[in-house]
Amino acid sequence: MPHITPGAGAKRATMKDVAALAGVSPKTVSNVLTGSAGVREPTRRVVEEAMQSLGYVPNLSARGLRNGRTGVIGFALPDLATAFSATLTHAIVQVAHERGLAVLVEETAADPTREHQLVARAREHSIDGLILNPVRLEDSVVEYLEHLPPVVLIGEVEQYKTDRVFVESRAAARQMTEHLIERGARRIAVIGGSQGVRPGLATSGLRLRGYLEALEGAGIEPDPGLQISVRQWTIEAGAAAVRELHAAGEAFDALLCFTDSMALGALHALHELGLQVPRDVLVAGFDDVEHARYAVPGLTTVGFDHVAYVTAALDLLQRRIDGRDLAAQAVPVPHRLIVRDSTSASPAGVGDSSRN
Amino acid sequence: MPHITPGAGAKRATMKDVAALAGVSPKTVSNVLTGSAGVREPTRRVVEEAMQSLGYVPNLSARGLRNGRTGVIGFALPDLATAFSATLTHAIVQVAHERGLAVLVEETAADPTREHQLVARAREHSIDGLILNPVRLEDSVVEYLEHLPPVVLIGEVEQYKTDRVFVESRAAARQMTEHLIERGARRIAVIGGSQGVRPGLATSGLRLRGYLEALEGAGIEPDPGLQISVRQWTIEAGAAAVRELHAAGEAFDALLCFTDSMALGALHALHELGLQVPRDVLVAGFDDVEHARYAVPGLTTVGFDHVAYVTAALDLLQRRIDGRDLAAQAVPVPHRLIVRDSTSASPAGVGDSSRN
DNA sequence: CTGAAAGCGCTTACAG
DNA sequence: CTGAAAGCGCTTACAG
Repeated sequence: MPHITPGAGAKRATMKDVAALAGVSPKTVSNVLTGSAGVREPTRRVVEEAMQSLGYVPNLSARGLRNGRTGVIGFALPDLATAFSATLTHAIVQVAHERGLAVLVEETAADPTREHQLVARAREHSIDGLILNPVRLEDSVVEYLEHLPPVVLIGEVEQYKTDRVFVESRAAARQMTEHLIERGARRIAVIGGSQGVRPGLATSGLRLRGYLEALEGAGIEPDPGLQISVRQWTIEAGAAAVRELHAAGEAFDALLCFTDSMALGALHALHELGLQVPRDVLVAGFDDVEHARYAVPGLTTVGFDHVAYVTAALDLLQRRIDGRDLAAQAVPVPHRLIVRDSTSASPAGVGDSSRN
Repeated sequence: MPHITPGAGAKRATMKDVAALAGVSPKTVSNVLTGSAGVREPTRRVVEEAMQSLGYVPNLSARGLRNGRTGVIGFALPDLATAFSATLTHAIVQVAHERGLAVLVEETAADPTREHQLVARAREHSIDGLILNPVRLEDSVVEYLEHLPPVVLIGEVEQYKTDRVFVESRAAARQMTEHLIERGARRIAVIGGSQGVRPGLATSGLRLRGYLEALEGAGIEPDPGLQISVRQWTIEAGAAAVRELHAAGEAFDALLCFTDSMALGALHALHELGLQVPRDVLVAGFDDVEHARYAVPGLTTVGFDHVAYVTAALDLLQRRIDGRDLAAQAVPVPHRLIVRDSTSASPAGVGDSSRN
């Protein structure tokens, strides 16, 4: 049974109290705690016993005020409700915890000004640094980075002033599209490009480029009617995109979805329409969230090591916190195609096949 | 373009700087910020302009040190990777943000001592309070609650010393089981009870009781072979439970899963086994995560308002932070059956039907 | 409605 | 290796 701190009524013990009980100065207690200076073994023991018996817990606000570090980092994602967000949050909390850091989560998609606010006000919550997955590139905080607290970006941001961790989205999309073509698909719809995004700038642009490159390599003419824009990368948007495609009477035999969430929504909508995967349509996603493996049918996707991903981000952030003048670094995390049942056959296709 | 705080090199402006520029005392700046005392309109304007031009951002560590509040709450769940966790985290961050609070997330399942640590050390991270979904009831922190920082529990904990928010799990499980029976199911397997849990104590015990009550009400003899224990409430565990049931040769025509995640895993495993839902087997879950609606087929589940749930928890926590001597309150959040395709037909059942 | 003083609990120089 | 002093940036009494 672990020791529990004194209750609400009891006044909380301070370093001074510990020092008094141990018969040393507060500085020595501090030394025992931080290990910043050597403390002789007997002294250390006495101090530790005093801390035990008083239930002493250091006050992070005081420490933070004094030395400017709180041991808390911010983690900001567009939408915390997605499976991918859950996967990443789970991973970062684990890794941060091993390093004695706590994680403050934030969500940016709900409010267009939220990214700015977060970075601008990061220090308000006494955050040592921020790991951010930016969504609004054009007017993103990244443009002001020289003025900002330590920030590491995660995702495919073509911008070189900031530390960042990314997956080779363009290559991955190209490889996945090639896989679909190899399986016999010819009319591959792509779900997730967002209107107004300059190709190549953000993740969706890069993935779109990879898709187009693969089509070109196979001599397939791209069809704008097969490029479905969405507002958010949600399950719902994936389902809606399939219904839209179907309502428009577009012929298609495969779906390349820019996230697993959208792919899961697509699987549901296809099922509702009475279409079978992979018999009629192949479906592929991105991210390899746990739900992908357990989709019906299992979802082919682009996978990467989520723990490695957040570990790289945290490494960069800690490096940046310690030394602000280092050159920005961009760390790629390896990806691989994970082929499951959703692309395990040649598709018959749906819609007007004379257009194939 | 929002104002951005001065960079790392530039020294951060303090209240004192603002006061100097505005020609007032620091106290007046503080008053403008907190609204604790009336400030005349012209004075306020001058101060606000000074804050603007200096890019002033209050230092929460200092504020926290001074008045004991940081505006940060802890949110601790067993497993952040689940869909339900994502749903709740999304909701609490939204609601907390509206109230000017930030959320520090924690995960407890990885380490049996983590719940204790969290509560015991809550103040270390300068958290004003903690919202906790406890998993280890017997030796849970709740037993020491008189000594603890403000804590609100979420989930079905039969314990009356702490504020808590809950769903009527027993009634919900009974209603869902009745629904399955009404649809024609007779051999209903239940997935999610954990070994060694005293019935009625924790969520799984309550749900098991509700299930048994419904069987009894319908005159169906419970079969221990249909009660599958799992270690964690994950997708994987749901899939494994179905495979286990199948390998054991148990006849069953419905699955009552204690979470949607497990139900999603079950749907996948049934599909792998070539079984159709709802034609062969009915499947029901709990929680109504977004994935449930978009499952293949859409998953019947127990739904409740997730925002209302976390709002109630936050209300209780804020009340508790403000006044520690109040009597503990237990707030039920209404639930309802959400019937989707996974229970939309009478099941044929699988396995040795002579046992039905 | 506003100001000058004190102190929240730590840690960083500075001495010994 | 340890101590006494000062101060991080706020806000709470206490005066005016």
